[in-house]
Amino acid sequence: MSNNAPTIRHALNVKREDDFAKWYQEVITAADMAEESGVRGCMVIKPWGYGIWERIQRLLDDRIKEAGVQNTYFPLFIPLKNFEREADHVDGFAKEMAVVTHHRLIGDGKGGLIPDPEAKLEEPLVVRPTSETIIGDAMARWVQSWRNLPLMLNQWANVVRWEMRTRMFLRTSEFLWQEGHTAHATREEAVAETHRALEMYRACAEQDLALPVIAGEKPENERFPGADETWSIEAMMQDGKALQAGTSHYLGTSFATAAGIQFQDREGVQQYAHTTSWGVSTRMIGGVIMAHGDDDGLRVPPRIAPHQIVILPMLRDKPEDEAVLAYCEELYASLQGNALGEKMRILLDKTPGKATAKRWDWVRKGAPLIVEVGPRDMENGKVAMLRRDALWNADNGKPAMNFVTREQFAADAAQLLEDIQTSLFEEARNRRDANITRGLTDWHGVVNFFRKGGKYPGWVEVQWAKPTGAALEQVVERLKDEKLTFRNVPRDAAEADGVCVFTGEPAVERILVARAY
RNA sequence: CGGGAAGUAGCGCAGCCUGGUAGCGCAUCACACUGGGGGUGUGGGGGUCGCAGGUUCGAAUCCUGUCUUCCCGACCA
Repeated sequence: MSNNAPTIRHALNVKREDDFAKWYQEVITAADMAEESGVRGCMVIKPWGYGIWERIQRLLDDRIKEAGVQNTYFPLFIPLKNFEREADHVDGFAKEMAVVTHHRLIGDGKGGLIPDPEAKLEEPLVVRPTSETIIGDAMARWVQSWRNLPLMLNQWANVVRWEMRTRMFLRTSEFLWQEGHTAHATREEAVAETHRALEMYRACAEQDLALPVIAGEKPENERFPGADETWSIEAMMQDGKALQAGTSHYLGTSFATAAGIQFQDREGVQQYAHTTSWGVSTRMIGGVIMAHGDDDGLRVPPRIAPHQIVILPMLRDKPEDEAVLAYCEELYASLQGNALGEKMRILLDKTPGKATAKRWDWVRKGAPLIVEVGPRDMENGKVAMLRRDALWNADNGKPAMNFVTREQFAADAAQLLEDIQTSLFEEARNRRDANITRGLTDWHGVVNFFRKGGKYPGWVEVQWAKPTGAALEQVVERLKDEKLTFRNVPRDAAEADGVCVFTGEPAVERILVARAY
């Protein structure tokens, strides 16, 4: 009768539009992904959060190996002097490194423990913030001839950066990541590898995480300490802010010079290698939350969901339970095919508890397909199925249950998962595309756009003259006053054809400006 | 690291000003009633009040220090 939308009782207590930061925290708690550890800036990653990370790891690791990169493991501790060799690198990391200075504790006489002054290390050890320097050392030993190149290594590791302000998954003192390090004979090969890694990240983000990204080069002021070129993939969150979701650096010969990575070329001439490094971290999970989450919790893209289909038998502690369970077991057995190129991951959740309560737990966790089976479903040969990406029936404000036969569900399941993967990606891509503004031609227009752009203004793509040095710093300061940052120069942006919004000079390229995490 | 706020049961909070031995909601457990969708009732369990020191006959409460978290900055591959 009326046009009033029915009231939906959402599974979270906080809505995105009311308090995005609080909502983000709530999703992590409600989806049981991670919790604070009591150690400053460090989190405990719980099974559901870690399961998502394991999926990302596996899919990305396959891509890394496909490119001929080999996995290794280097030490957590790096001698302090390694950092002193590359000046820019020192400047970049010195302020945020954890340092080990002692190797033994003794009692303080009051029941406590203190570092034993007698056990002070001759040379302090740094807990790695990244491993360029120690891997560079190894490369210097391993590379002698042009025949040893390219040398392409990767490691899955934890690193520590003593950040002033932390947020779970987005910026933690300790985080998990993958760092690729390669050495090449020529600049061309190293730059090509930098771009290969960047495109690998784009594919991983878009195909696996359903996270649309813009791949491009960072301006000089945003470069990795010591790098000649830094490239990134940037994702848009639902509040319009940008999240750098992966980086790839062309390091030139500066790290090779610092570490002594030299080889004899075909003519017998000693040359420095050209190196690259590239990484993505558990931060990507923060991106998945802020790109795909909704007011009912997380929505995990099927490709990275630890469980893609969760079967919830409606058990009542009665004799009929056995038959319902058997019916679910048969359903489980009939779902052993492939989806998205892999065996489907199904959980038959037999844990005690009411199916409805468990349903909301799985909604908050974001399992892509939730299937409920009760005695009447069994009698009718059916199942009740919920798509997490289309949870609500807008007409009655209730969960949008689909009742289909068990056989039909088994036949459709793989396609449904692929549809969900696609729909999450398209929803995020459409939102991103709708929130990138182009055509602002002067600084005043940019400032106004962000000041008056409402709650979530999104990004702007502007043309600029690419100033360097002090001139760039001035521009960066102007951005900073508006809480804005440069994101990157998109690889596939149009050619510049106007004037620089900062200086009015002829523009040379287009660059993204946004608020960022 | 600067400014602000906070830490009391798994989660969310009250109590603190005015010191007297700990409470509410949700969750949890047991039982009963329910039974096509976040059910109801009754009863129970769970807290050295972040930690350390101090004042006091007595501290969740007052004082000092410290750790942690959140918000706003600064910082930040």
